[in-house]
Amino acid sequence: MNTQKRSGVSISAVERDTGLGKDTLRVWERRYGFPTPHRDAIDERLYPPEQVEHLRLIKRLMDQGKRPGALLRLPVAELHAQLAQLRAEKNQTETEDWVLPLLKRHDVDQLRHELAQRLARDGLDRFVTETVPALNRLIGDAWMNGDIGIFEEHLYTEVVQNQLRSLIHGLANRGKRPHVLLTTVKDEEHLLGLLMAEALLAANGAWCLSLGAQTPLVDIAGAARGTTIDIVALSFSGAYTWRKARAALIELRQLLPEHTELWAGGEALVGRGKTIPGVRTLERHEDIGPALAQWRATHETHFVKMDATKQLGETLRRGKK
Amino acid sequence: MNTQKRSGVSISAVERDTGLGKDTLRVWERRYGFPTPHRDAIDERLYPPEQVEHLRLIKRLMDQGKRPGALLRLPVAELHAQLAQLRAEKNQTETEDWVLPLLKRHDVDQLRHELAQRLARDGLDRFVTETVPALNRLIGDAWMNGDIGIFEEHLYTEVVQNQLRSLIHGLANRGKRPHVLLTTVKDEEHLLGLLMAEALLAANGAWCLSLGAQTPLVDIAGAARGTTIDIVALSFSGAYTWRKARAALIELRQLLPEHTELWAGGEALVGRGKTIPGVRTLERHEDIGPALAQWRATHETHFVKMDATKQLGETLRRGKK
DNA sequence: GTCAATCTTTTGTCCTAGACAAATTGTAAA
DNA sequence: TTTACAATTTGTCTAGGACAAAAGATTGAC
Repeated sequence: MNTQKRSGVSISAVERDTGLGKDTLRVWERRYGFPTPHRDAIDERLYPPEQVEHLRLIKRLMDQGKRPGALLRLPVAELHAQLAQLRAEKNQTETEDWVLPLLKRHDVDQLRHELAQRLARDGLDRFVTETVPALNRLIGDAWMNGDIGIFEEHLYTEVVQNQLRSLIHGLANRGKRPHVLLTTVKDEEHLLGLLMAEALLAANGAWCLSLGAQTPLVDIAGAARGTTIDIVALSFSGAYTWRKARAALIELRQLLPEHTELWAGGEALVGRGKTIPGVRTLERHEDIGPALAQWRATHETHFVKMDATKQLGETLRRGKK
Repeated sequence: MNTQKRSGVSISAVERDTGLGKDTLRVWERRYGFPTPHRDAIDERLYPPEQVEHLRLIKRLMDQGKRPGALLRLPVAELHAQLAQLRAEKNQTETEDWVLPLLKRHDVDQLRHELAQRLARDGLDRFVTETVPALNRLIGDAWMNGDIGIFEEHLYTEVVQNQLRSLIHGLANRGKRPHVLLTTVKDEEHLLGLLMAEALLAANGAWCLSLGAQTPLVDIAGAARGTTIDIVALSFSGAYTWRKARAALIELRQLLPEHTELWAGGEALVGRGKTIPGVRTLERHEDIGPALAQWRATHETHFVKMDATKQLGETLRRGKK
């Protein structure tokens, strides 16, 4: 009965957990000889946990720009070494080490308190552009190393999200321009990046409208069409591939009215030098402020020029909202 | 070259837009003869827009419980008729008809204002148990009816969720008992029900800890094990089937420590007379208050009497279910 | 030396058609 | 009415092969 009753997870579970497509997993197995899942009674792939972990490691490095062909021949130890080196290059001596003990102790109240304190001390801008990303990396690393479980990760996400939400709540810029529509596309359920963007936009005086996660493309376009939305902003986490993000952005760009700008940010987009026509890629959080300023500059002259013409009425109507 | 240069979208775009998997799309084509995408130069499927629309229609009816086999043989007109009929069956005279015009006008600020006003007028309890559910039904019907799009639905959800979150934020019951862990299981991404429950629990003096959506079962159990959690509360939306919910609850019950209670609520659970051993099913929001009171009563005596006889405590625990 | 154009390798996604289990529905017996 | 079993429906998995888009390497012009 238990002759090598090795357990494992299905290919769809691995796709969900690692962000690597089913096709990709199969083709890697064929080409590189890894992963090597065993099979269940009906010959379907069963990935042992350590291989899933291995795959996650590879994905992590790919997200940093490495290419799979080389990574797949390397042993786990070497992958860890590469990650360590990357971390060293970035030379981010993480000072936020207070968070892990609190998380492990499940001390939510204290966690909330500490976050609030840091927010008050550093100000919103620095909190969102530095503190939270630093914490995210810390948590990500800790999870990868097995220091914390999914429970602690959920917990952290929930607490930070709440902090950001209440922050945003106090920043409603009724009627101010530009009007920004925020959301994520299908299969992208990470809200944290979106909330961080929303906080920064709101802090810079934009009027934000968040649709939450996973709005279908046609509906985003429909929303932009019927409303006073100036900018559509999308967030892509590291779980999303650059290819997919690119495809979605190109398609959405075609669906959107020409006067609506399309901004995109998130881990999936950093590092590529490439630009997508008609899409503004914001690689770092710090870019949001300047981008907004630039939008305002462009559209101020636009408004001025229009003053002479009959479009003034429309401008006023839109501006009032 | 341009003999019928009909354009269309790729199979992955259709997957993203409709929520139907690639495999499913291909197997439908094979089995039922629909959809019938034409092919591009390299023989890949290109779906014309009207077929994508047709597919979305089918998906909508499937979400209402219809099965694909029948729907795929029906013409578009008939699908529309079915949607209309479903809407007619649900025909409830709702009094909250102020919300639809606001939504259609995308007047978010006014929507927020009206909600806040109703909350102040009716009080938290009535707001959560009556107003919000009534609005939910209204929105659901309007969506099925085609009166509003997914955009408006997201918008509504987002605004109400924000309202609830800021409400909960002001109700932190540090350290009070019971400690309730709230979350949803895998494949259940609707947060609204969870937030409504959290608001009511917090209003009744419970200390709540929300993990957001889709926590794996083992991690829920792990969380309950290492902490002071008294009750694990799960929410199942109407999109979830009763069978799946039941299976998940039974499995989770086995994973949880015996002294941790398991509560479950949501549309997926109402109407069935069935009970699940070891699980407290809360069919209506109004049940939350009494359930909490009962927990407190039991555990007060429990604490007192436990000193006398160990066995009594266990008897109480078991007898309650 | 720098930049652009071209060739080569890498890599992800799509293709076909068959198979099977999980979920649902239909039917018969208790 | 419920319970048990059989029939259907339905989604997801399998196999290699194929090809274009992206990335890396090489060449040529200035």
